[in-house]
Amino acid sequence: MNSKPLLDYIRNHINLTAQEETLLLSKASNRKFLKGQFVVQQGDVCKYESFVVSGCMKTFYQDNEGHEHIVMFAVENWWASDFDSFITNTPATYCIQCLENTELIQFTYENLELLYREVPKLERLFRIIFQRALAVTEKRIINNFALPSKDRYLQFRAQYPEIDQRVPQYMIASYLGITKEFLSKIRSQLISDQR
Amino acid sequence: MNSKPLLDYIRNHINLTAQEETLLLSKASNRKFLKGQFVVQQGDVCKYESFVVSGCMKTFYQDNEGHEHIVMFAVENWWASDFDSFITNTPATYCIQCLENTELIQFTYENLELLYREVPKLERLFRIIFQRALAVTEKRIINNFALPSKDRYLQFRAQYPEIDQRVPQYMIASYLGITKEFLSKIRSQLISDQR
DNA sequence: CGCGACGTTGATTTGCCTCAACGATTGTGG
DNA sequence: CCACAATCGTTGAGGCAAATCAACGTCGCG
Repeated sequence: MNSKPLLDYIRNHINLTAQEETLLLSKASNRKFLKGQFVVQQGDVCKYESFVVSGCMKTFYQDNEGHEHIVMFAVENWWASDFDSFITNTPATYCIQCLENTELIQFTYENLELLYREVPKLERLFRIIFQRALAVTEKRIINNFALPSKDRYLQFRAQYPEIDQRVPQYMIASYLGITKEFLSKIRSQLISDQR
Repeated sequence: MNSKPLLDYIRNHINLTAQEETLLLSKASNRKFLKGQFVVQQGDVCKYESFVVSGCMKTFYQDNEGHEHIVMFAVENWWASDFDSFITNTPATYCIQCLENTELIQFTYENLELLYREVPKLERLFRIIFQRALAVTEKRIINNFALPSKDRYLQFRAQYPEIDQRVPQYMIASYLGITKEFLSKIRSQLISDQR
């Protein structure tokens, strides 16, 4: 298992002893997925909190008309899970699917709770992660209301240039809450603006 | 200071010893605000994480055209803060304003960090709070994309009936991301549907 | 080569916004 | 105790951003 990315990531936030790191890794499992495979299926219980070692995934909701709504992308050093399903052990409302071949390090609920008990600093790590994610997500709601689609797209590109390169346009449109056709029109307008 | 609501709230999530509860309260401060007063002003640093003992507040963003976009309401037993400002000690992007006379229990960053160190269980408490809030906020984004305004309003009313009663309609419209005029039209349509 | 996945472009429609005018209710000072 | 101003909600006319639908272009790949 290539655990270096995870340990580096954690070291950016908290300091673990060698024993604690060993314990952490002993409670983690490693899994590789091919492009297109599902890590979580809508309706199943989400059994893991997953750290992306390499690759890229999307978390999305499929509505009654079968339309996909992308909640988030997860690339290297991001966490992904249907948290609600994960905590409450209920069927997931989201799907998580790999957009590339992807390697994950995963934690079950039981192992994570055990780790929280043994290494309270991890509670801190995730407190910080969730706190930040909440701030970002709240801002996204406000931007969706306050900014026109064009501006949101520009902001997305500025904030996540790698993701803009890596994933198909129609998925970015979905993340922004607009149709692929409209994003295409925005882009062609941006090109003509440039002149 | 009426600390019972806070202690009850905390007891629902974790168990503190009497000493820990005493320490917690010794690091908290109590403040009362009148209807209309600002707890946080856009541009100032948000110095506190606030627990609502009684009353009601709104957190909102004011855009360049001066329009308000409501991020959340906070009634009894809710937390409110501009978390990003609070953690990073930078100017707040949101305002928090009282919609009624409101009593708060507040924690500064320094005191909260001290408490986290002394009582790691609190780290757990907030980890859980943020994790849940994140799940709710993500779902709100998806609903904004997937549901028409009418359905979002119905869902809001079902989820937060007390808030629907307590705050003016135009603020609910703002929370839902629509204009007050349009919400009014939705409501009159709902009444005629009923027949 | 031909098929599937992705992107583009145009015509039409629609959900919601803007603006403007008009109640209804509340509260407050003369 | 009334007058009058805020504050909040309603209604209607007109407009626009973005959706829908449909057709077509392009590239990579089995």
